[in-house]
Amino acid sequence: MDWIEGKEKFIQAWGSLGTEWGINRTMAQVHALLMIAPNALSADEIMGELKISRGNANMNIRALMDWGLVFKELKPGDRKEYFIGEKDMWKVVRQIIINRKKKELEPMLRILEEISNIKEDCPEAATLNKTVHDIKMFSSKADSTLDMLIKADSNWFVGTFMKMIK
Amino acid sequence: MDWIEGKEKFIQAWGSLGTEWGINRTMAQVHALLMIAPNALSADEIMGELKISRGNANMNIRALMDWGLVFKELKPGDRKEYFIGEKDMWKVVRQIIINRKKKELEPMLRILEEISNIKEDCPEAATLNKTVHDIKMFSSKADSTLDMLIKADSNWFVGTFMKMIK
DNA sequence: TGCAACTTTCAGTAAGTTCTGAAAGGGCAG
DNA sequence: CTGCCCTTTCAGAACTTACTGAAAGTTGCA
Repeated sequence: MDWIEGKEKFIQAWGSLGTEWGINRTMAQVHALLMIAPNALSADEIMGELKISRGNANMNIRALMDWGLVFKELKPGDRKEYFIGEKDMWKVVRQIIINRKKKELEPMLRILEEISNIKEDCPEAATLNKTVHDIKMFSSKADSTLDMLIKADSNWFVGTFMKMIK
Repeated sequence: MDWIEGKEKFIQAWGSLGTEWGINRTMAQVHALLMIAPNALSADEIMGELKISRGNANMNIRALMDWGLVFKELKPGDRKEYFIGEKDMWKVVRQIIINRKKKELEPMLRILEEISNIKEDCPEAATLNKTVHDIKMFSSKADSTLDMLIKADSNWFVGTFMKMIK
């Protein structure tokens, strides 16, 4: 396999993985392209590689910058903006965790908190209370586990986590 | 807050969480409803509660049974099928992990394997190789961590995992 | 075996999401 | 200040996904 074919497969794969995770296909593909590009690319280059419109490229690049996965790079004497992807996989994973946590776990915890003061005394209320309580337990554990991962550095992860598993 | 309002909020919340995770809204809502129902419900009851069509109810109930999160319950002398949700939150989490892992992580590992034998010698191939290698490392770690979680039981999780964190 | 009670399927429709392209915005060199 | 080059926005189009409801399928009782 030559690298062009590899690149295309990789972009495809990362795109479908994104879809499964509720991230839009194009955003994931732009991310894939920038991760494996040795140099910063311009909006036009990205549009060309992925065959997408200017508007689409722009929106997704900005979303990736919001996520902290892509950065602007300005070249002196060139008014174009270039974009470079975060290359450190640990940082990529961390940013993704941070963003998803904020978007999903935290709203969930807020709602569970609201629901958790039902004082009625019937089987329905009891089951609801128990379920809410259990989910709260799990999600706050997940929350702190993720906080820990976010703070940890890559070596810690590779070391401690692995030791625990085997 | 009375339990009817709580129930509705819970179903809503679980529904939107599902959406964020690439699970369709209705499937998540049926699941929510069955988790907090003290007794098994019939298809008609589910249709009524969630105001969805017979076909939609049927499809999503079966999807949940495939995921191992909902079970049929037959009542003697009644030809209707009743459905009961898994109530043990640890089992729910485990089933979700198993299903998502199968659907996402494993296909990804397969594709990475394919891409990882590019022998060219240029900066592009080098960056691609490094990225693929790093993702492979992360995802195989994630894979074994999840396997461990799947095998572990709830107490183990609560004990060991928590000790590790604090 | 016939029939009623229930479940499943699926074509067409609706809803939701993402993309395009043209127009507007912004800023810098001349 | 003007014109150019690039970026951003956004309304509508295209695409994708989910839902409905009616018809077909299944089951088991009389």
